[in-house]
Amino acid sequence: MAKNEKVTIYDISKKLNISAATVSRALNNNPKISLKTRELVLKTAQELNYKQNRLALALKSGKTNSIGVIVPYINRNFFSAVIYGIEKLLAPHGYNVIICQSHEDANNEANHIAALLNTQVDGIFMSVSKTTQDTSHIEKILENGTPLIFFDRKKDIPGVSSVTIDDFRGGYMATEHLIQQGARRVAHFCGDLNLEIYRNRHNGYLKALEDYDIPLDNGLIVHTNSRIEAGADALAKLWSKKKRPDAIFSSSDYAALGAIQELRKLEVEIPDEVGVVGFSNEPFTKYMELPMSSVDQTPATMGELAAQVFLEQINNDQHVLSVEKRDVLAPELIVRRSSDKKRTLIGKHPVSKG
Amino acid sequence: MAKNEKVTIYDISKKLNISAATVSRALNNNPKISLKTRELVLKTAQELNYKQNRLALALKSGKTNSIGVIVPYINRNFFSAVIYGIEKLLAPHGYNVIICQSHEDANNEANHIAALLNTQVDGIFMSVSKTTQDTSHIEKILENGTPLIFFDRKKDIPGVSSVTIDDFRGGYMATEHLIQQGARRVAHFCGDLNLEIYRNRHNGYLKALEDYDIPLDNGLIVHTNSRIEAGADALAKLWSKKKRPDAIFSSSDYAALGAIQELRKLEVEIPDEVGVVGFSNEPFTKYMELPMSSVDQTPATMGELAAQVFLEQINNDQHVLSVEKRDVLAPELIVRRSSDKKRTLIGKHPVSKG
DNA sequence: AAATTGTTTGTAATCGATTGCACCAAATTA
DNA sequence: TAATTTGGTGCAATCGATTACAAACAATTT
Repeated sequence: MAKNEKVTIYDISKKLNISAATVSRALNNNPKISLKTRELVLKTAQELNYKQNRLALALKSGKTNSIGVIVPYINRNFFSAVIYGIEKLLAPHGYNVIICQSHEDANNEANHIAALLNTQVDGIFMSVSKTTQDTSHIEKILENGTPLIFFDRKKDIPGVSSVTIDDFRGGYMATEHLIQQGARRVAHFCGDLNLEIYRNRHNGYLKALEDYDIPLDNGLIVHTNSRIEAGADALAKLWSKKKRPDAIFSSSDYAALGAIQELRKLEVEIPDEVGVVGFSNEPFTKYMELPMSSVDQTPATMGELAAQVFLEQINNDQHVLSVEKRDVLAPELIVRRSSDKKRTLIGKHPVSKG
Repeated sequence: MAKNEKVTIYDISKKLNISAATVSRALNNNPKISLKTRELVLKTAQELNYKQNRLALALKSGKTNSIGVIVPYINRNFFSAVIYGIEKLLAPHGYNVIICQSHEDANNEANHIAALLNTQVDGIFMSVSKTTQDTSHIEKILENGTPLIFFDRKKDIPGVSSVTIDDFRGGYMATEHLIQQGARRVAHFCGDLNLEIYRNRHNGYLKALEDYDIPLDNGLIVHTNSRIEAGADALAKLWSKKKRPDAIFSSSDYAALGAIQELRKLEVEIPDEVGVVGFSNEPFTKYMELPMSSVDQTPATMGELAAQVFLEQINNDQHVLSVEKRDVLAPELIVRRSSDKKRTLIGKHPVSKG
């Protein structure tokens, strides 16, 4: 019970007058050990409160039983939910999860990767930062022979598995919903096109307009980041034009929130005059006084799936990392008051949850 | 460059025809090594792309250069901000941060502690879960000789350092502010009294009433957890009584949000009829259409301070853990529209930020 | 030139667990 | 009874880095 009284297999072996090798084998259920010895060892191990030293094991085996997760921020509900999914699946397998935040900075990302590789994690899960252009720091993971799994925000690197949602479909559903609500001039808050997810949402938006024979007005597409202020600015820009929108599909919940705040200042009726749909289904969208429609990315599922992909990958022939998998989940459109005119007008309206 | 081509000090020693000991000393700037040898080793190490194996080092030294942080949830802004503070200070010292979520469950907490001790982290930072009564699992950390630092939510265990805010003062300031805004019937949403932080906020509330000669009405104190629904329920309960409150000090931002939503449904004017102040200054409180007053806990500072305490502790005589420190930070009252009647009435009004 | 000091390097043990190989005793077969 | 198989253990190397101690060599003093 005293401090630092670390019990090793040698302590057990001395007490029982057998070799440490035998103790090790007994503890690992090696079949070549007699039942009596095994039981004796197990009993003694319990008595002495033996705990396997993971460092020694790690040094010997090269496996640390810990994995790294790199996300832009941990306090975005989306990312924390993914992390939860990963933890949930991996904890029962004895993995420790090391979480790193890039703060959307490619340099931080590179530093974290270096630290994780140095720690010799057994795998890395990541959602790349917005500022990441060059991917050489990411490729170091592969050069190191460490399994890598992208989730949500990925880069196209051959041999790397990824779990994402169908952002194209998400963008399409959101836009279609607004059109079905009667909108004819749907604006789009477009995220950084450097990231695939925003490109796909944007393309979904374009396709929906096309399918519903709505002419594209490039003036309705505003490039923003996902901050509240950016959304407010974007709305101001749209409002300063002669031809204003009658709906907004924002690729970010935060930007959508900024727009809603601005619209209310301008005393514009939501959703009657302008319908709004965000993306991510952050909890606040539900709790707003005017609850916001959004596209849910099923982050917990994404995390669990990513963890599964990892487990499959390391259970395969150790070094055949070429088992590239690309899971694409279906997004869910959650319709709330910011875009639902059912009380006021219009016939057919789709999904309604949350 | 190829996979798994791990370079060790032996590779360097072979290439230079010197012993591994010399290489090790050269790399560690041991003064007993000649300049030429040192430079040669350093140069060769670079050429071969040598990376120190942290596992071997950890096994030898018993230090893993990683620390564990246990929080109830990572997606509460307060906790993620503390974590950021810890990371910021510790990363330059080469520490990896392993983050665990207890989900307010004492069992999870115990499991995470066991896992962290097994990983042989160099220290543990924790904010205890609401359901934690028995502290025997926490004391295991001390028995293990591992430094432990509480932040925000602590248990009174001798020899354990802690960094908290002055919750009493926070509760006092919030209540005083409401009184100065003209309130005479201040309700209190009281958190789980099992936790010191909620007891202190509660006591601060009581003291402010006393100091301002406002009679205590126990009917105005409602016990809630920190969920939105709980706040809504609490308000409904208060509203069903004959004597309703004219202000609410909630020990949780989430419960305060629930109350505000309910008040708006009832078409009660905020802050004119009922002023509301929350606690934590979660970001949403600022972005609400009716921005909420709250008490800021300066979480980033808290994290940095906790990290500093840790560094001091391990730099002291290794095993004198008795350097117990108790840092108490000052909370900040952030006044926003949910409680600020300055437009409408009343004279003196205090701090106003955010 | 011999003795002394000081600088630089090597040898080998250590941290704790795992595992290929060798070995011995008991059980089986010839 | 001798030869062979089998089950159960021990020996010793290994993972990579650190470090007391010893040894070798150079520089200095007498």
